[in-house]
Amino acid sequence: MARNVEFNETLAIQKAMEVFWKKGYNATSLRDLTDAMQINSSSLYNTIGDKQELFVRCVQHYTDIRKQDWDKRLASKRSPLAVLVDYIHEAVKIIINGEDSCMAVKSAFEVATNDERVKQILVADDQRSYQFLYDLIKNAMDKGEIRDDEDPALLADYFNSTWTGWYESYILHKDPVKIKRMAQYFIKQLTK
Amino acid sequence: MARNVEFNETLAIQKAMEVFWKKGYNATSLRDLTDAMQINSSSLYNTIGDKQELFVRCVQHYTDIRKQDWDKRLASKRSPLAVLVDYIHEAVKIIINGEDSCMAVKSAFEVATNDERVKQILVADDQRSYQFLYDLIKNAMDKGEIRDDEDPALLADYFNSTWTGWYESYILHKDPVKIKRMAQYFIKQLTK
DNA sequence: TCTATTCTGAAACAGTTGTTTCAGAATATC
DNA sequence: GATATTCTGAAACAACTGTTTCAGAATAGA
Repeated sequence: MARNVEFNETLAIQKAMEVFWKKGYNATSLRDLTDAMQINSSSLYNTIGDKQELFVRCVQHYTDIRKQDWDKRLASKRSPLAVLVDYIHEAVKIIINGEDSCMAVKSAFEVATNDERVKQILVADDQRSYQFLYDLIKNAMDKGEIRDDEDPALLADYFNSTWTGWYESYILHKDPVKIKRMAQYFIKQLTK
Repeated sequence: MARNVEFNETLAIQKAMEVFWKKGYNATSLRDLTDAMQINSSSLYNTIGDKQELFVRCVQHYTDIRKQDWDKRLASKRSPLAVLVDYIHEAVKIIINGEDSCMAVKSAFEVATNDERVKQILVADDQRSYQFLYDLIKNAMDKGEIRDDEDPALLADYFNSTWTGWYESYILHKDPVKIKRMAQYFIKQLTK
């Protein structure tokens, strides 16, 4: 009966996400967004909604990508400890080489306190991150790869919150060695 | 020869700091600030400067207060380990009972990447925090209060970045038990 | 091809932003 | 008390904010 939407919504969300990621929610203007997305604001409001709604979609998109990564790693046939150590090393790489910090962390501090929907998305993301760590730690314990004299739930919780501080440290000091040494200590705690 | 400034600058900075702390830099408007400070914007621009300058002064003020606390604790005559454990417990209390997260952490993620002066203030603050932890850990090791098979500099670095994640966790889950359990594990790592 | 429906672009919206202006009130020094 | 200087309050500033409007372009189904 009528015309179809002209732009690729997924691609537009991706572009918007990159801007929000870099600048944060409040420092990003609607013009910044429509420029990056290459669409008119009328199209944006017609299809996705207002700035808040767009941000929610972007955070959701960001956490969806993370989930895919965790699922892929959990499906690996390598030993739990190997997967865990590999994951830590890749996390360090991302912190050191990434242009911007983790969008989930930034959004937790800037937006989650004011926007319940964003908060819920981040809570779900954090729980998946926890579960990923818990599964690996628990399996590694059961296989005797790491010591099992500590509650795996506690370790997963503790480690899960550890990354955040590494991001802050790297923003302030831009010192890759610092991050690498902390990661090494992290691994050592598990294995020894 | 002429009139003096009418308002109490320290008090005004304190009030501005509270607003920035709660809302963040970008979400705070000049009106929000002048309302809280109870001064006219002309007075603000005459004495302190623009929004950025005011924010710099507020972050400086925030970190000054922290420095005072560390100095006081370091001057204590109690054992290093007792001071450290006490500090951790108070940090947990602040996370759990505080209305807002740490302003230094929030500002690191929101502002430090764009404002070199803010970044430098936070770097200095972080180094003092590190030094505080290092001194206590080193002294505790020398006194045989804690094991000394680990590099105190590494431990100080690691623990220094740990708090940040606790703030994020509390924003998302509002779970005091989670934070307390992590703090307990933290202390256990040192002492056992 | 016609047409009913939907999408798009450009412009406009009112409200807010950070900042400046300036007349007049206030006062430290003489 | 006079006066030269400085501070304050209210208003105004242009630029920008997020959002809406609407005429016309586009097209899926008849």
